[in-house]
Amino acid sequence: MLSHQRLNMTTPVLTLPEQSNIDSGSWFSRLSLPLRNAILSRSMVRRLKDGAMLSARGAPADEWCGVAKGAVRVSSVSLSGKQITLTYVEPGTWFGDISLFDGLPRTHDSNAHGETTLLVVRKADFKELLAQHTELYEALLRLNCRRLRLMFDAVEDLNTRPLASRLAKQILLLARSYGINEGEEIRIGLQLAQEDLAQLLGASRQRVNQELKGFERDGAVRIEPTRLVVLSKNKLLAISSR
Amino acid sequence: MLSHQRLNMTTPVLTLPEQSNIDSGSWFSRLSLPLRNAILSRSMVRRLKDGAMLSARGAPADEWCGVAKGAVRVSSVSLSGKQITLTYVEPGTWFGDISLFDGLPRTHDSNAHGETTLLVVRKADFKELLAQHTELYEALLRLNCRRLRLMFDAVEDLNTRPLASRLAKQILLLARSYGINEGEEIRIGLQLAQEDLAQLLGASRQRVNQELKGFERDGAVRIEPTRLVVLSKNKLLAISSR
DNA sequence: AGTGTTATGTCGGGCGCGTGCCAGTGTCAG
DNA sequence: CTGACACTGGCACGCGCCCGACATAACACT
Repeated sequence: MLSHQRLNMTTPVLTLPEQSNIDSGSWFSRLSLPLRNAILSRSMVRRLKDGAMLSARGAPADEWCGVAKGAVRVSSVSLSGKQITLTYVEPGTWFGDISLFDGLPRTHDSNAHGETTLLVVRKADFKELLAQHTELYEALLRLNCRRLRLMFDAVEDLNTRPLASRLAKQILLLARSYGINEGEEIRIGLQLAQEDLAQLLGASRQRVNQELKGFERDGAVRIEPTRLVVLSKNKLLAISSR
Repeated sequence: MLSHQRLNMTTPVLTLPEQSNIDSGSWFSRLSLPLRNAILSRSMVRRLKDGAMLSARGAPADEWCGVAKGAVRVSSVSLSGKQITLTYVEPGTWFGDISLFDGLPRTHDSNAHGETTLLVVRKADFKELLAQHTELYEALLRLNCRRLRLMFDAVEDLNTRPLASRLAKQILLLARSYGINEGEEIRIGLQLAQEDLAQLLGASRQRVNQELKGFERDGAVRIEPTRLVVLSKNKLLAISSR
């Protein structure tokens, strides 16, 4: 085990842009310097190919991860076989702590989406970090409060909003997290087929396509294969609040 | 502050069954004795009439509450005016800590459901408890992990399960939380009209009624005004897993 | 060029669920 | 007793969304 860990310590380090993604994460960057260093010193780098499975729902959990590059799709398949995606974890954000903390099995499947690189902290190290840094408790609590608020929102939206509204809102979120400015336009820097979008919304691909075409007619977005370009945030905002 | 606190100490205390509800809560009962006492010594008793509003979504938060008797309905109204209920907080469980902790506004409206009595801890005291008991951080983290898992489940169910399945599952949950054994039967000890059930599921009252009648024909439940009696957990289980 | 793969675009049928409406029943106050 | 009220029961209609099927375009591999 130790040799394994030492091996990891000597894994190739993060590239500069990867390091910058980690450092500027909205949660991570608010930690104290000592804690940040403690986390980094216990984490190893792992690089994954597109689609590589990280862990499966129901599996025991042994790792806490931060995304340095790429994205991680967090999803699950229902008994009926339908795939639904909870979220795409963007660079700079950490995940996997829930199972690690409460000791219960993983809640979701997780896969690399595109070439992605992770910082990985093993369970024992995670526990030690907690033991040595009370600050981490507070920070994780804060993180979970955010997640809970997001989930509250998601449930309410599912219960009350029509698909068009939820889709517009989701696109705005994606633009915020992955948006790349190109003049007036904002390209979503995450390759998502309409099928992927549908799973993120719990809807069918056909329906999503139909709404997207509607948005395009309104001049709110432009559709390119596996890409989406936001033309007007305001129009999307208007749609999302209906 | 101190005088205020002293005042609270002299508020009429909990009745014996109320005290027992608090003591046997699955979360609270796992805390260390010193922490439990610290919480109790800083909490005041508040008794509410049926329907009394505790706080509204968007309002600043100043209190952490534990239910000693009755129940608290946690709900929200969408822009379209539709009411949806997140949950009924049962005796022995604590809520309201999210807003208290992250300083953001309340996520939901909360109302007393039936005559209910609460233990209330004010924000300043809550913060002091946190500062003095690292254990509380860990406990709250554990609590939020549970909530998150519940929310994950709720989202997945909303996305994949038909109404009948979700309704059966919800009834089983209610039976677990509020069930009163009466021979073979289990009466749900929480007065819920079908309208209330519908809001809990994000469905219409008529649909819920329709499914309930179906359950009754199957011999899974018996319907009484504002009450529900579970006749066969197994039949409900079977329905819920479809 | 030929073929398979992946993604988008569209149509028609059908079901689940919401909405509006009205009727029946039990309960409580006056 | 009587009316008001809250809750349940049931029906007709329509919309939103799913599903299956098929067509087309872009691209990769050989």
